[in-house]
Order: sequence, then structure tokens, then C-alpha cells
Amino acid sequence: MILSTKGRYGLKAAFELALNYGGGPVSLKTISSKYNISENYLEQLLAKLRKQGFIETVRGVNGGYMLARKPEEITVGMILRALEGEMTPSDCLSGDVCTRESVCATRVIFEQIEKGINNVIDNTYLGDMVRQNSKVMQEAKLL
Amino acid sequence: MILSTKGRYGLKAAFELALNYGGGPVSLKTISSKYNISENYLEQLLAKLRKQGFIETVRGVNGGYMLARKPEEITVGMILRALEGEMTPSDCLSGDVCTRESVCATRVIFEQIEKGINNVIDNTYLGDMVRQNSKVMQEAKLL
DNA sequence: AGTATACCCTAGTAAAATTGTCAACTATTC
DNA sequence: GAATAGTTGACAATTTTACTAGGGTATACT
Ligand code: FES
Ligand code: FES
Repeated sequence: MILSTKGRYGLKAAFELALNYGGGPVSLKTISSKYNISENYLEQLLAKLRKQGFIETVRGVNGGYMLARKPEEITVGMILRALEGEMTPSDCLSGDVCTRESVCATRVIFEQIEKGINNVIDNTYLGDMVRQNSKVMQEAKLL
Repeated sequence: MILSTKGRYGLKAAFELALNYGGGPVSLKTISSKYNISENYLEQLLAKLRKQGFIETVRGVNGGYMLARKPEEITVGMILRALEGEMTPSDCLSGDVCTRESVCATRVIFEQIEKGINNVIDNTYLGDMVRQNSKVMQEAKLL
């Protein structure tokens, strides 16, 4: 398992906000009950996204959460990194030099894995998810 | 962080065995001191690899570990999965149906991430690592 | 035969990460 | 001012990680 619930829940929530982009704030309760996620826990995840500038909030009655930018400007990678930290297979890749060996055979592998992951998450925008989803939903209706 | 020390240490050990393929068994102590890994801990990792048929052992004096197959027949993915379990971003992808939604927008993302990872680890063999390493070592010498 | 070497196996365990829960507080609307 | 809804910090249960400890077994060498 590569992603914890933090990344998985948080991405679902971000997708939900993208789905409702432009339609006013969505309350925590709405999201948590739709996806069956603990309310208080999801709150903490959304707080992280807010502190990093991806979502905005409106307090009080009829308040809730909303994307701070267009769905076309937020990548899946931004969301996942905000929640899970760097998406690296090994610490060595982010900053620190390999401890023991000057030339490390496994490092090359880790770099490639990282590249493979980044390639997906940095090139998929929340907007893409919304479009893809509406296409799938339409096809499901046609059956 | 995607891989734990299990996968990272285990892959290093497997690489070391690939490096010595055909040259008799390599002792635990040799590997653990070369890579600065706890002996008893590494033993447990190698036990997993043995139980899944990737390495063989010779007991007694001058004994040690050796690959059970050619380095060209063992992928990085085999090693990592033996140690870490399925390399999936989300449980949903391995067997279980998505719980809440019939059509899940994030599932597509997880599938692509998984595909990206598998693409690397299933197409890289220990033999490739050895060749790549010897090339890098030669280049380093020429400087 | 005896001893040193080296793998085998199980149990335990401290620390960290994960996955939440709880409760008091603040802001907004009606 | 009552109801709604986000904010914050503390904290607790559970699981995973990364080991450690120690006895057991097989082999080689003398
Ligand atoms: S020791 Fe850092 S990647 Fe090898
Ligand atoms: S609920 Fe399983 S991938 Fe979405």
C-alpha cells in the first residue's frame, strides 16, 4: 500500500470540490457522509489543503469548503503531496546523499519509480478527473 | 515514502547476490556489513525471499545465500512484492470492490499510478541492475 | 568427535505512524 | 441569540516498522 487514507480520502474530497466548482461552498458533512469518511478526520485533511492554499473556506451557516483555484490548475500531485508529503520511494532521493555507497545500484530504480509516479500525478488535473467522470457517468446511463 | 526499509534493504541484498551470481554463497554478515544493515533484521528479509523461492541457502561453514534463479529471470517487482506485499496505491485495486460508489473517480488515478510503478519494477531485472552498475563503475574509473 | 561457522525460527518490543475521536472555540447567517 | 459550520489542539487506539534476543540446526574442518 502506497497511499494512506490521508491521500485517498483527501483526493476524493478534492475531487468532490472540483465537481462543485463555481457552485458555492460544500459542507464537511456533505462530503464525509457521501464518501463515508469520519467527519473530524476529514476536517484535518482539509485543513492541510487549506493551509497550503488549495482550498478556501466559508464559515457559518451555509458555509463549507471550495477550491481556491480552478480545477484545471490543481494537479493530483499537489493534493497528494500536501497530504502525504513527498511521493518518493526512498529518502535518499530527496536531498540526503546515499550513506554507504558512493554509487548505489538501487538508487537508479528508485529514481525511475519516482519518475513513473510523478508522471501520472503531475499530469492529471482535478479538471481531468471531472471530465473523465462525467463521461463515464454518461456511458453508464446509456446502458 | 513509498518503500519501507524492508523493500529497500531487501533489494540491495538481492542485488548483491546478483552481483555474486555463480560465485558461491554470500554470507549474511558480508551483506549486512557491506550495506550497514542489522544482521538479524536482514535475515528475516532474506527468509521471506527464500520462502518465495527467489534465493537458496547453504548452511554451515562457508555457507550463505545465493539466487535461486538467474539474475535475468528475477525482476525488481518480484523482490519488492515478496517483501512489501502488493505494490498498490489503494486496497480497492486488489480484489475488493469499491465500497461506496459504483463509479469512483479516484480509482482511475490509482490504477494509473499502479501501472506506472509496475511498468518500472516488472521490466527491470536484477541482471539489468548488475549491467548498469558495472557500466557506472567503469565510467567512474575513467575520470 | 568436537568446535566454530552460518543459516533457521520464534518471540518480544520500543518507537513511530496511522487513523482516528473529543471538546471547546470562533465566525456567520437567519 | 440560536443554529450552523469551520478551527484548533489534545489525545488515544491500533498497526506497522525496525529491530533485538536467543535457542536450534546443519555443515565443514581439524
Ligand atoms: S543508499 Fe540511497 S539510494 Fe542507495
Ligand atoms: S472506493 Fe475504491 S478506488 Fe474508489
